[in-house]
Amino acid sequence: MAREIIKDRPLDERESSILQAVVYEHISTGKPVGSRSFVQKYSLSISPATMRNIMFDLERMEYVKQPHTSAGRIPTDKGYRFYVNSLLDTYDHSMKDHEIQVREEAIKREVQLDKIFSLITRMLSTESRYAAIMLTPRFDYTVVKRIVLVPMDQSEVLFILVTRTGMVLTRKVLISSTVTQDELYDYSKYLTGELGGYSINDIRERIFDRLRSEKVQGVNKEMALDIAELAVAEYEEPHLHIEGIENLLKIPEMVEEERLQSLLKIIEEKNILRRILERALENDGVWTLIGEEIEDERVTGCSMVSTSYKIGNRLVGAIGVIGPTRMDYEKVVPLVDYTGRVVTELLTKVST
Amino acid sequence: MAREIIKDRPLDERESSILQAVVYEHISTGKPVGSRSFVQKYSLSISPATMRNIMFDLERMEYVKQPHTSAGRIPTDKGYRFYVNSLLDTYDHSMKDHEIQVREEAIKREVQLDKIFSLITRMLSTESRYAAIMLTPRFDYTVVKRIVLVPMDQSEVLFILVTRTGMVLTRKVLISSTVTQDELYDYSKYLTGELGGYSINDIRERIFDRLRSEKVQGVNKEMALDIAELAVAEYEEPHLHIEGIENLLKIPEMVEEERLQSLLKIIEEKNILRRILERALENDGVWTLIGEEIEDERVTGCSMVSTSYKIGNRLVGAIGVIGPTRMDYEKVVPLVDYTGRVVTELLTKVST
DNA sequence: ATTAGCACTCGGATATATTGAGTGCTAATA
DNA sequence: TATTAGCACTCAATATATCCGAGTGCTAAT
Repeated sequence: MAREIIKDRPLDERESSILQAVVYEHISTGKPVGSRSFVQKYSLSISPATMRNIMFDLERMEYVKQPHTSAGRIPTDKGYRFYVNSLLDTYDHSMKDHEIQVREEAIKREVQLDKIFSLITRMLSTESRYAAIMLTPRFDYTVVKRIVLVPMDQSEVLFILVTRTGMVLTRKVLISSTVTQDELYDYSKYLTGELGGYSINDIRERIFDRLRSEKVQGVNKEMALDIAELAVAEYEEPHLHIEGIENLLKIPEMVEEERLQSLLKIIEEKNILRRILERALENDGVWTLIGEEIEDERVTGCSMVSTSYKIGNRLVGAIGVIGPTRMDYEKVVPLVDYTGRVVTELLTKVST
Repeated sequence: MAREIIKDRPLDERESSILQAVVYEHISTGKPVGSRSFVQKYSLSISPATMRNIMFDLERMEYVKQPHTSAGRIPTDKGYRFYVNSLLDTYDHSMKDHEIQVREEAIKREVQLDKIFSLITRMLSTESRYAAIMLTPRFDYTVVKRIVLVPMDQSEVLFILVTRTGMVLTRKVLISSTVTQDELYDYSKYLTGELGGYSINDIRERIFDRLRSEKVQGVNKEMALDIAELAVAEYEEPHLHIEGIENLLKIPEMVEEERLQSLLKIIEEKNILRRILERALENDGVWTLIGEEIEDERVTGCSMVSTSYKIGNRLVGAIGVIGPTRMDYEKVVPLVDYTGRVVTELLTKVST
């Protein structure tokens, strides 16, 4: 006996605030919200019967539903969506550093990008109490500040790239003929001079050709260019970090049989998350996906809050939180927003 | 009505092989082993009754127990211990590379130690189908091959240390007065000349004092030494990697309420594992801890198989697998052993 | 020493009551 | 017309009873 669905109409003031309260209540308790206990708990001035009438209307508009006939209401995806949207409407985008204490010292001291990303992802998971995910950037648009070549042994050279933001990328390059330390030092100067200030993408696509056709005195620029070209050839693939799965294990509803399968799928097939996060890359600002809005049949009962981050003003990566549909959006949305800004800042600000 | 416990005595041939078979059977199926179905399944030449008599004896010696009165037997920790010991007795310590296919190419190409450790831990978890843990070494006994200083900006220098095994450690050092690139290059040569061939520990404890008292012409060795001393001051703390928790979620008995708590504790309080792995550092070779042998009341129903690894012939770190007491020791023990050897080799072998 | 036979045990599955927080509907009320 | 009190009804969750079968220990025969 399916309930009759009525056409959508704008919610009036009272309906709207009750819907928000119901969603909030369900997020807090995890249990269906019933009319009597609800009006009692919040000492509302309406009777349970009125409450039921409103609930009934909300149900016909598919904002809430009953898990079974004689139970209270739980929000549908549409209900959560309404709730989140009203959050976003009123949400103050200015950072609230004092509230969200991110320990940034550790990050500031670190120079290895991978470690920084691990650290940030871990922080985000700790802070949110859900699982955090991060899609690391491809470094095509990072601007080079300095390049250094260091001998490893006869056939290997260590290629070190310092970015303008003070990050370091290292890579081992095989060489065919031996070179001395001093020669490498000269190469380093040459490469820094010619490539400094350009992005890796520029270098890969345009600079090499030009340089090869130029004449330079005194330096075996061929070899230097060979090494550099090899090193930047196919830079670090974007990589997906996941942290804080253990947090999800603490949420009762995630541990229930079917959900656990969903969870396992998420963890094991990182590509699912990767694909979703890549879509986050298309938009600036916080992006929420609630329940079925994650259009992947393998993932059920989950929501995602994510945002993209930039190098300069180019979107290069995304970071977010994944958790149960019943997620504390009120906390998570600003947190993700803030974290994205921090990452952008880290990757963008030029070290003096 | 507790069963009477009889004094320990050596098991005879038949008892021994039956006990091993029972443990093996339980590891495979996860269910209590009953007399009738057992003799049937393996077409044994003894009757269920005889089987029962033997089981009865084994139970009185506490090798097996009944989860409840009218059930088959499951191994006790002591039973598992017996099983694992006989495995270890007969186990051939020569590596079986062809069986255990570890994809080492990725590792060979990597130069960043942290990434290598992540990779190895991930491999071990994938291969074992349980969770893998690794305690990274403190690099006190790593031998330095080369030191390079690279300018970052006015107040920062990048300190790069290449080890004799071809690994790279990087660290940012704050400096008070500016230096030119060429000066840093001279420092690099000086430091490489003086510190190359020594271990970080040697450098920290002995070399600096000597060098400071020496006279050197032409180089502002004070500043070079200051930078180096800061950089090696307190090198990377040992860090605990965990990978493959998702594998444990696939094991039914680990997901049951109480065990899940245990699992959460393990993941969250990394110090538990750290402490245990540090004990593994005391011994050479594979070390197994079965059930209660892990003397931590927060961890129940788990076993650990671990081994230490070396730099040269000094034990510096440990790596292992954690899983349910009912673990496939036959597979895991050689795998962990092998992995430990690979790591030792990686950290020890001198790059040409 | 081994085995067949037998009475007994008890966890797990299945069926059956009990409870209580929830509902929708109707009629009375402000 | 919107709200509320009252009431019969629903159904998940819990508790209780019953049955089944794979397991046991023990005893007597081989």
